[in-house]
Amino acid sequence: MGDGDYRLEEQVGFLLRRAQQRATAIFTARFAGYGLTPTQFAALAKIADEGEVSQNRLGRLTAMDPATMKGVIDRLSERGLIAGRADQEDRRRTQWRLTDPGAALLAAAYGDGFAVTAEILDPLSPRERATLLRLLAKIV
Amino acid sequence: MGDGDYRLEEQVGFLLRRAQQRATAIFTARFAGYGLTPTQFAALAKIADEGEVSQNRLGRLTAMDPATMKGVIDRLSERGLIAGRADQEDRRRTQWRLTDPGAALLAAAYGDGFAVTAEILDPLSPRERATLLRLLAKIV
DNA sequence: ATAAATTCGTTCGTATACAAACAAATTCAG
DNA sequence: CTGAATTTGTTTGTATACGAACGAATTTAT
Repeated sequence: MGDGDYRLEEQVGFLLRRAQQRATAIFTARFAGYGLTPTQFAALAKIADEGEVSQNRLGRLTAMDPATMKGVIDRLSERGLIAGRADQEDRRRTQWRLTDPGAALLAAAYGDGFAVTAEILDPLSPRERATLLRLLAKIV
Repeated sequence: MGDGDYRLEEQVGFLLRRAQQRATAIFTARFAGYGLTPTQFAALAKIADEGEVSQNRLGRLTAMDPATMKGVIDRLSERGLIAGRADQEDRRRTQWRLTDPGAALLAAAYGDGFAVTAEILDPLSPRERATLLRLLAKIV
């Protein structure tokens, strides 16, 4: 295969990487006051959805592998936003839930979560936004 | 803002993160034999395009900040795939170029770069592929 | 010409991201 | 029922990713 043909800027992997960089930058700016990263916010939101959830299951729900999940859980736990309890039925598991401060922080932050999505999609028309979500869901 | 409304799976940021995870996994599998990461391959490809390029400029071309670029350059340099020389006109700069082994490795790898792109886009029709690239380029 | 601003590259710290190897607990299969 | 396979969570190591602060070199503005 020749060399002059490969245009980095047109490779979908490169575009995905850049798009995610912009998405993260927008999130970081909007969430600076909360001190939450995108993955931490995702974890909080999913714990809220589930009520109580084990670490590995939370990882599957938020697309984090166990090693990554551990770090995220540790930091949220150290900040007192979540709390864990040993599972009686399966002694390997820890079940995690939001603390009251965690629930309060999440409730305050949801609106900014929507704002982040809106800002990322701002360059697109409503129709294009729906198309992008549909195509991304297809290649995931 | 209520809580039941926020569906993580539909947020573009989350979809972008998952799409990039899949893209990286496909790249990693295909490039295992080369021992190159996506960013390392991007850096090699751009150095090849430019002939000779400074570290910060390469970072701009490949969407890496200076701190990230340093690590990538160091690893490629330690492997002998690139070589740097001090710039005479601007003594802050180092100009980087491919070594012969670097150029050979890159030449061998280009085809797999195309294959990675094809595999990432495999779930889409040709028309959808073009649309996705267009929309991603818009939100970058 | 010189002070101010910018650029280049480095370093430190924090946070994903994941491969690989592991122990402990649980589930599955014959 | 019991050995094999799987699951849960941990640890280590490597590689982005980027904010922040920094010194040195260069460019800009006055």
